[in-house]
Amino acid sequence: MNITRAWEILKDNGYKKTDKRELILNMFEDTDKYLTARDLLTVLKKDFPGMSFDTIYRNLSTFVDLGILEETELNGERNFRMHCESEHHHHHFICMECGKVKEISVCPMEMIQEKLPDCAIESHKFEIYGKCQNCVHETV
Amino acid sequence: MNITRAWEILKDNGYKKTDKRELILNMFEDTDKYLTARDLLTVLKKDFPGMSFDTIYRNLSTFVDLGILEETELNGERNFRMHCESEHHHHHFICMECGKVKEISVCPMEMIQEKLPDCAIESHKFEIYGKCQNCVHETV
DNA sequence: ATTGTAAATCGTAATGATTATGAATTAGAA
DNA sequence: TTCTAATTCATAATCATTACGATTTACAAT
Repeated sequence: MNITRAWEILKDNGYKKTDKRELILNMFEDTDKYLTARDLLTVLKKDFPGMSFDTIYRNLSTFVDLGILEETELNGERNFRMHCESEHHHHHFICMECGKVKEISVCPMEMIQEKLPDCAIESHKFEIYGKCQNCVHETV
Repeated sequence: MNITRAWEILKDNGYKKTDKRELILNMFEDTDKYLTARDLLTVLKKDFPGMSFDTIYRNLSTFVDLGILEETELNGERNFRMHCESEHHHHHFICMECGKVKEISVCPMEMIQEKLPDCAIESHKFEIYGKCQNCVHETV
């Protein structure tokens, strides 16, 4: 997902273009990591001291609802990142050191459905945590 | 994991036998669902009005540390259940209706490691959510 | 059985993330 | 330029979790 597409979606759904939304979206464009509301607040407060909790949280939820961002829960906190472009279903490897994310195309769900013949599977979470190439070589 | 084994582990690690711990463990013995701290508190407060937050949370953490309970995060809350007996690695299907849990022996991690040759995989979360046999037939 | 002491509990307060509210401001259309 | 709904600001409320000091309790040693 790129910024241009994000604004299209917002406009199509009747959302206005504001400088706060622009700041938030820019932070996600610049990185492929998951960010928390606190991450955003800490950075954006420097340039925009008036930035409030409400603005961050409300917009993050809006962006997720519109499919601009995707979220996952890590250590009890909501984490956000740009929604992946890939049209095919996939999962993520998340580096716990630097926060970078890699797409993994393997998904075990076909195998799983036949193991649970009478269950209605509604969703699943499959995430792998560890250290990426760069971080695994660092001397901590 | 049964209660007897749980007490053994506690004793071996120098923890005392208290009526509060007994109440908590009994609640887990009676069910195969994940329970939150609030679930425990709500039930136990009836018979034991003095039961405090601290007691519940501290003991839950102790039990997890000792491998008596296992936990996962659902909807931003810590959920606990008896640690599975199964000695082999497995994952869970969790019914979002009644909370029951099924073991799933399939694990896709062997496939995954070769897709991430230079990464140090430290852990993974693979959970499937939906409705179990019983709940899928209920008219909501 | 009694006592001593570390562990556990109680009652409550603090913390941290998230959500909600009401007044003031602003984007964008008329 | 003006109007109005959307957005933001500032702050408070909520919810889960963790922490603290005083009191109580389990249990081992006497």
